[in-house]
Amino acid sequence: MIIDLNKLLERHHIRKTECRKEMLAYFYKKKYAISFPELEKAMHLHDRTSVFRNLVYFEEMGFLHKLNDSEGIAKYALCEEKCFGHLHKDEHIHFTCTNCNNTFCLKEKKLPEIKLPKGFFMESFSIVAKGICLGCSSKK
Amino acid sequence: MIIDLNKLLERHHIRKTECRKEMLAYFYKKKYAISFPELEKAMHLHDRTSVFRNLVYFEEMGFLHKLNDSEGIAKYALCEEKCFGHLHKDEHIHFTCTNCNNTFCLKEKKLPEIKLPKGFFMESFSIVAKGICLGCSSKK
DNA sequence: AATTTAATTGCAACAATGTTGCAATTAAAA
DNA sequence: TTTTAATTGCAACATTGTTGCAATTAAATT
Repeated sequence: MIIDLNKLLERHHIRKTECRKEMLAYFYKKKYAISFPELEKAMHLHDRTSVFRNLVYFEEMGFLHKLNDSEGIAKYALCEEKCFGHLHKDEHIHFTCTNCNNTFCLKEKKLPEIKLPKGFFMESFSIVAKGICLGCSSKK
Repeated sequence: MIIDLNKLLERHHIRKTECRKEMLAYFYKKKYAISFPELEKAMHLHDRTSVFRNLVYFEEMGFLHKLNDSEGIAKYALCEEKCFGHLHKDEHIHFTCTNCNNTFCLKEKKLPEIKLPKGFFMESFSIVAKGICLGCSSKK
């Protein structure tokens, strides 16, 4: 799958800076959710402040969603098509692999129904599982 | 419900220091999960390092379990009876209230069954919901 | 009750993560 | 090419989490 990052930025009227293009390219290349420290190291040519601000900006624009992996580490992952603006529709389980330490969005499965006790009113919820991922379990 | 903290510490052969007694008393008083910053401020007579080390220690001893609230903030909550050592059996939903910002353990409800795609093997999972809690919804 | 000893504390120092203000730079509109 | 508004990089800082170590203290031992 080849995605034209220039088009993506243009469509949303976002300035195509080197920093942003590099960041998005990194997200499209990796198949897992990226932590700030990892991205910071990968974007060595750019200041960590700019990288961080763009993460937040991309999240607001609906390109990325923020999540916490099973260890509570904040990570960002590419959103699904149906997300726009801050109206995220990333309704899937996140899965952290205890072997490779990567966190994946499991879009294949529907979320279960969650029931709360009387008096509690739910706006949203998240599920983070941990264990061994497909990549690690298929390696001998 | 009155819990004899001295007995609790004795039973586990843990030294009854002022710091630890204050910390546990705070946990028994509050009905929600406590963040490190909150506890640090409440334990103003003791050094933050000691408070933090005891949090980790209590977690290892099976008194407290660590969780991340819906905003990813690390919090600690009292464990259920059946937890001992690091073999935590806190199988319940956590709920963060967007009004009072507190996080509760919802022990009343069973956890749903979680299904993963082929190739993913689950060791554990957590569910964090957010919305309005019982306390806030019952106030007009 | 005094002594011993091993656990615990407080302090200092630090690492990692997240955030702000602002002047200089740059993308893209005019 | 010029203008201008967004973006960047820098410095500085706040918060959260962590380590080493000497001083202190709980409780076991005499």
